[in-house]
Amino acid sequence: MSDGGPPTVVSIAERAGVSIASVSRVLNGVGARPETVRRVERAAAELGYVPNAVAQSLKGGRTKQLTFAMQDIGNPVYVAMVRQIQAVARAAGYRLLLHSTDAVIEDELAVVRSLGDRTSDGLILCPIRITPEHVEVLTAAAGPVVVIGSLPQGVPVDAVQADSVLGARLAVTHLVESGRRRIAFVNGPLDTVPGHNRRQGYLKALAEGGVVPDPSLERATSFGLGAGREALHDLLDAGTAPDAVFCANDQLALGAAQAAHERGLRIPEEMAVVGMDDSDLARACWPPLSSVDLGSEERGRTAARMLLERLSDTPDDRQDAAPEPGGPRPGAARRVTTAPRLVVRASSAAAPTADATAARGGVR
Amino acid sequence: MSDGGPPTVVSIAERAGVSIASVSRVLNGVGARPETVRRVERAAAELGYVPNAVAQSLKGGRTKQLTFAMQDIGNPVYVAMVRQIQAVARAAGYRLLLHSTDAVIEDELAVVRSLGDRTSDGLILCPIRITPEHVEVLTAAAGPVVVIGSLPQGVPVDAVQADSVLGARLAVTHLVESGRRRIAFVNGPLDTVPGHNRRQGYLKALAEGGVVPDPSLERATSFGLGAGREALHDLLDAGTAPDAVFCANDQLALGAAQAAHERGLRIPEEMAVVGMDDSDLARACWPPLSSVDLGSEERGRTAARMLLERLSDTPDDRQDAAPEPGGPRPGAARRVTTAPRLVVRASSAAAPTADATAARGGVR
DNA sequence: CTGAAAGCGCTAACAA
DNA sequence: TTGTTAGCGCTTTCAG
Repeated sequence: MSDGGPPTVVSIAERAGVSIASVSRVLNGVGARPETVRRVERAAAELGYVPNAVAQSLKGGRTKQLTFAMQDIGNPVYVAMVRQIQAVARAAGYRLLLHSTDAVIEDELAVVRSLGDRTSDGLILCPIRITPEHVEVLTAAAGPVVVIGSLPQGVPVDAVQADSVLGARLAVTHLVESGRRRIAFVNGPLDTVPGHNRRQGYLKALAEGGVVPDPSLERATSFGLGAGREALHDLLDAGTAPDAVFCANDQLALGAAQAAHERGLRIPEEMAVVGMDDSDLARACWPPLSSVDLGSEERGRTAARMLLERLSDTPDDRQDAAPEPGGPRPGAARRVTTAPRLVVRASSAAAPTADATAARGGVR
Repeated sequence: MSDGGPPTVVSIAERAGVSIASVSRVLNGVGARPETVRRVERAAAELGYVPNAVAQSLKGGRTKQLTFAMQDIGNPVYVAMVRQIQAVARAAGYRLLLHSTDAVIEDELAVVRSLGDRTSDGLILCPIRITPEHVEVLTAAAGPVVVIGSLPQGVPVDAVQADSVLGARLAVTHLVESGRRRIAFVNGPLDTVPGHNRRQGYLKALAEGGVVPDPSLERATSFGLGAGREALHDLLDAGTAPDAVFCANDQLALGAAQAAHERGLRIPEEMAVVGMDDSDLARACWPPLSSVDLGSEERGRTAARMLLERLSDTPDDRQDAAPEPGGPRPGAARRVTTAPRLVVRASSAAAPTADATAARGGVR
């Protein structure tokens, strides 16, 4: 009997009157007599056969699935990455598995470990912090991993990172050069890699521009949307009188811009605003937000490609003399850095000295 | 020999000096002698064993994976859904597979068909159009599907839909009641379900408010960001002199708001703007955008829950007298509709007759 | 309580 | 060219 569940090679073989091996061959385009091909294809079509990918995976050792793990898909930066990764993956015949870790360290580690369950062939991980455990787990990963973010030298894992020090420097230098002097900095948590680096860039640019840094102009909170608004209100309430605010990402910048609007401050005349990431938000808001493109899309694309390369480097079997299971044995770990690019828009266009004589700031 | 690849039940069995059956039992918490448990657990730990999920799936017939397919993860509405779905899925021990179909019909259909490859246990599909092929494919789906969107009565598939007719009506009624009379409508494509329905709501609200509809105030383009800006510029260039614009989603609305700003029109005094979806964008921009919450998050959550219910209804085997393979046999297809909710913010707060005497529109 | 063995659906030797 | 058969790693009878 054949029925009782979805069609399989067996049902097709019965119906076509051939062996399951012939079915498999025909289905995989291996040589067969035309007559056999015809009968198998016919039977498969009639039965509405779809190969069981799980069985194929068990046999082949590859699932044709990739995993992308980040903290929160709500952040536009990750959305941009997901898009690129998904595009690259699908073009190579891979599906994409998504993991939101909510920045819970334990979840991040679990995702790396879960490479061992062979559910996906490789992992793109976007951690916001790198702990010693991260290094440990990444080093022992059961399959190829590409990290989007900074990684210490020793770790034998590919990484694609943004140069956010330079990025922040570009933004702040731009503000200094357009005559701003009291440049506030609304940052995310300082104990994160991006938080730390962006601050370095900020300070460096101030130094280069001959502006004495004023600690009271700095705020470190979270990377979320509401934080920017609160931070700028706080800065204004504290009487720090900034004439510009540089924010560690676009979400913070939009929040800051809102606060400025609420205080009746004109952007950019009385308050210039510059964000980071150059997400869709920057283009969509008013006035359009100057921002530093840190190459989120490029990093996503590159990470996906690097991962696929690793996967094709590992032919099929893993029983040869590999010192450790999985991992990027062939060739040392690569470190790629994408170049930041400042995008100046209306939110920082005008010079502050013009003192409000400028028109409505129309752009069209 | 045991080595040559990742640890398996066999390697553990060898090391612990028991049979693979005992290993499996211990690992699954089935009864065993304390001594056996100890030895197996020790061996597993020493080997760093992680069960092969693919093999488990092949055996059990379930992958513990769910698929979510929408057109473009770049749209904030889908991001909101993904978040909810992911949360519900992970809580139930399921992983989430993501598919961007780019609104290509053929891809959408392929995703439904690919349920047959047993890669995921169920599918949440967010189609923007329903063609006869959709109906056909959905009816013959190899596993449970929940559609987010409208579905004809006959189709034996669960669906969670928004009441966008009512939603649009709420928005436009709000504009009429605040004294607007020349209410433009920037819509997406008319041959999509959302496009069609939102227009119905728009027209209905006008009729109820005693406003004669002016076809020259309508624009149907795409749902993308740039389209809204162009559409409003176009409306203004055409001399249609709208005093408000209702947009079929927030992205369009932000575009329209930009155009208004570019023309030096004050929002809301000279031009009220209302969007739809109440995405993060609405809260993030300036002035904050009035919008209709169509319950994207709720729909995502509900869809995920319904799918999980279907999955638990199907015990484990599928060889009983099911007329068709898979599909929602137990219990008829359900149709759930989420209620829309108008969120009034600054972009439509002031009355038009006040004629610009209002302050800067500060909110704080 | 434990071990031997069957089998999930598929691919790939190996023979014929 | 085709069929037979042996697994991929796991769970689950079925005996012992």
